[in-house]
Amino acid sequence: MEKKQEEELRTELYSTISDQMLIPTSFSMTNISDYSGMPREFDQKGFLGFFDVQDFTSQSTFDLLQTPSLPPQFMQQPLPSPVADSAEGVNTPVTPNSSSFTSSSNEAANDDRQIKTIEEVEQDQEKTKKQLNPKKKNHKRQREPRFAFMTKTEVDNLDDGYRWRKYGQKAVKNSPFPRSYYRCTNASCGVKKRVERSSEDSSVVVTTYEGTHTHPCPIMPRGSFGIMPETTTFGGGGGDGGGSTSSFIVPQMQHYRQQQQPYFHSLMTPPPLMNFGTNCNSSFHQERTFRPSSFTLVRDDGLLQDMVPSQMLKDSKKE
DNA sequence: CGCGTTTGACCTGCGC
DNA sequence: GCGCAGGTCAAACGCG
Repeated sequence: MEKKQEEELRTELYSTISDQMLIPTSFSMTNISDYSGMPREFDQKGFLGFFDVQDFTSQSTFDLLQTPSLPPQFMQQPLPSPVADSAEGVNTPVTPNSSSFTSSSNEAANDDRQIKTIEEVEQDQEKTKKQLNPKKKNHKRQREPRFAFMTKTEVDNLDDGYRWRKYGQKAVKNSPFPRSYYRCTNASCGVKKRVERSSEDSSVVVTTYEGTHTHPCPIMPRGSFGIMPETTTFGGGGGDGGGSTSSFIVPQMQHYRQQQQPYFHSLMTPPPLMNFGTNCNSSFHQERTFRPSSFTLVRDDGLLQDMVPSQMLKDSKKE
């Protein structure tokens, strides 16, 4: 019964993956002791890591974001795996199941992974929707692209440098924790974010951004990141990480589709304690901040460039 | 007084 | 059409 519901939910979620996956200009974290949430899927052909989380429920968001398709080290505290991919037969989830990934070394596994382009994903979604909701209208109300991530932190409302005004709070079904709704206080900026705690792990906060800021960050960085060396605490294998306020920048990827797709998995092995700087003008720092540098494994001659299409980087520099 | 939060009411989309 | 749940509004309130 419950499983069936979960399955259905998952199916629904898989089917809602957007064709526009957008990452907010930047965001930061305060007192984060861990970072457990990152893109669910990055592969060579399709950047599927960040999800359009429209219509997600708290539970589902949580599940999706901790998808086992991420490298094992991604999760410091492995959470129960999502229900078996029984929905696969129906809608072919974008993400391969965990076993296919963990059965071999990360890289090898990655190579073996099922790869889908956004277009393929869309086709799957179409199929899925037709199968699941044959009567359903095909068009959905257009919404701002969304991007969700999870953080393991005691702080609900992460400091990302922008100013937010809370405009609502709602109880979430099947969750003891309410969901808070925030809007950017800048009048001309319609960015919103939702913050909620995972019902499964109360230490995990799921933050969902919707839209992109149309203005510079009102709060300047506290030193960090502009000067953050590549080898900073960002991973440093358990370094002593220390700052209480931190941030990291995510490349502003707009209209990802049709762009060179990045190779991003394994990029974000969560450090014991993140210590990012704060900077809202991501265009300048995006590479450095997101770079896995200290994050294990990946050198920048790989992922970041792959992750951020060159075209995009050019664009961002123009601005 | 300005700004942000709280909270109940209301709106909207969706499934049955 | 109805009910449910998510999302938003806006008045009241609190705080510096």
